[in-house]
Amino acid sequence: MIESDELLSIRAAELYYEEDKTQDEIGSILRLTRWKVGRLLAQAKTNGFIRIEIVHPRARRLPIERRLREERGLKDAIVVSTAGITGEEELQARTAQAAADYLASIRPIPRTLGISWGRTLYEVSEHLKDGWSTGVNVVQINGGVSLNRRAGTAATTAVTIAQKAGGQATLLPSPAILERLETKLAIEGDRAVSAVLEMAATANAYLYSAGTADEHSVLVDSGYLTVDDVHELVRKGAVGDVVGRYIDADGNIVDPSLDARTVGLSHDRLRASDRSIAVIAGAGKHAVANAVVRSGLCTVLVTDEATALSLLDEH
Amino acid sequence: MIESDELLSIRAAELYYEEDKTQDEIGSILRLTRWKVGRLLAQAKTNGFIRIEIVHPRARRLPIERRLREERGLKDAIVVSTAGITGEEELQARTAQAAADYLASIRPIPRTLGISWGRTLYEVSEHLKDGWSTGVNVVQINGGVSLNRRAGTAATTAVTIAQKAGGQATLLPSPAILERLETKLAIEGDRAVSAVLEMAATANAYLYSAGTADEHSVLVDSGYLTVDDVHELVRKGAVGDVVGRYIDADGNIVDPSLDARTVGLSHDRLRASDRSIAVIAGAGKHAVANAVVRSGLCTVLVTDEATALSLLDEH
DNA sequence: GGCATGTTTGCTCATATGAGCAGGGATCGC
DNA sequence: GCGATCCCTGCTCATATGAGCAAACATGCC
Repeated sequence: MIESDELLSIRAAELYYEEDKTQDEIGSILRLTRWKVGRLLAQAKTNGFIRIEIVHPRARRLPIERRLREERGLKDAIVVSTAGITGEEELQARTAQAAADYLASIRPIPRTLGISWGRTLYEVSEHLKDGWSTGVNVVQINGGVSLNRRAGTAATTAVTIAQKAGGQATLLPSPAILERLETKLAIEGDRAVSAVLEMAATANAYLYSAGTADEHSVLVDSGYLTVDDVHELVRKGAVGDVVGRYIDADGNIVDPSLDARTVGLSHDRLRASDRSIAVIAGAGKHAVANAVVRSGLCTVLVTDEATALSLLDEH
Repeated sequence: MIESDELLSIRAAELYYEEDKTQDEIGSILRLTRWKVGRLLAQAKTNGFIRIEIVHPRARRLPIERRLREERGLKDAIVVSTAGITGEEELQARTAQAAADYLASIRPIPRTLGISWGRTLYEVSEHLKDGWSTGVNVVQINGGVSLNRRAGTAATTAVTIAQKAGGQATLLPSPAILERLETKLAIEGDRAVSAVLEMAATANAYLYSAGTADEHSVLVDSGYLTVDDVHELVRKGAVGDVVGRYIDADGNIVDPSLDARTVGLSHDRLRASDRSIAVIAGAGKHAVANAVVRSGLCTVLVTDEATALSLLDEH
């Protein structure tokens, strides 16, 4: 009966889902009462034989989002579906789109939005549609100009987001990491920088991504760190960086002296915000994502299905 | 509107299929009437955004079966799902299982069943359950003993099928292909052989598979043909063999002189039967399957989803 | 601008489906 | 062998859903 019921439930499911028969019709085909058919169908669902997928670039995974909220204590979670995905690129695009959608939907509308920079943020800015909001000012929360190869995109990101919302962009005119602590303190003391940092500290919401701790990190690409520096950080437990600061699996700063030379919003300030949105997607970022969530760096996470599932596993 | 409706339909689908909300509830969440929600859901289905799969080794694809019946004129078609499949092996197992199920279900129960031999048929015999029928006699419809490495399984197949149905197995005591036509005619003249062939010709139903025309063909493995022989057959248009006889894409005998030396039921006799069941699955067998169906060699086809779809494409 | 056409909307009504319950039957322990 | 228990079955009833339709709306054409 255990066996035959399972088989029957599959036959019923075929007729119900593929042939669009009513449970009554199925009943007469399989010589069962329609209640029995209903139960077989319910059983097939319970046993996981029926897989329903929403195949669309904008599709999300609500049940996973809910679990992230409940089990990982997030205020909100956006999980994009990976159904029908073709490559890492598309995954990034979907996630960026979802982040843009989310950003446009938050109420109350933040007057000031603090953002980091990087490929992810740039993509988010591109996916925002013109007029996504009204009068949102954007401020950079970590340094990065000049030394950085991607200086252009860092500035463009902030300007694009602000422009599309009809607001102003404020850039942080400072390198991400200084070689000497004194220089860092000096630059922080400069009015042009301190004013921006102050503005960043009082932003209503934050939007940022995280980087991996490996040779492909943006901070290596940008020339702030050498590959050896990163290896050393990894040895000390680094899993990735958030707004230029490297953290370990528990979210703690890995190298305090390096951190002291890093210009930008502190993680404590980020943790104090009730609207800090992290956008982290991709197979390589599971570890950072976990650290970010575990240590409460973000209240909202925008990510992909695979990363989300890993977060629920780790837990 | 085109855009936003599509997005809305995805949001509605998420709530409906993943969160088990009622259309009414979704209406109040998305600020729509429940009728609008119903329409969005219908739209999402029509657009193919909702993919429902039945994931189970015994799952079949009824809509494809129907199309095979309608578009390719089959009396019946059994198409096993490839959802969640891990390898060629599992595909063969599923198809064999389906063939066994079908065999057990046909009414009226055939008094005599003619079968071929080979890996596929062997697997079908293994998947049949004891007592699958009552008093079905089994007769081999093509030669193959002695020369054949798998002689054992050929006999075992017939005996197993018969035994499990409480019937008798009759083996065809002849090689598949003779080197000289005279020998073939002589052996056919022998009472022990002709009696079996006669029985085969009057069977109520047939169950057979088909082989590919390449170096891995069973007839090569068995030593009846050399690799060069097969290459030559392919050059002449062979796509595969059915009960030891090679056919081209239209189902015609490729090499009449070879065919004349082949012992077993003729294709014409097979075509005359109203219950000839072909079991053909696997990526390599799309071409033979098409030839078999096109030329009316079978009235019933048991196959896998991918092969079935190729049959519908070719058409 | 005004009319005709086609599309979308909100509805009524018929139907399909799921929850919950009482009775019947199998199963288990003693 | 007998009773108690559990599970399964078939039901009633409430709810969810889809078909079909008329009104409202947009659209294009003169």
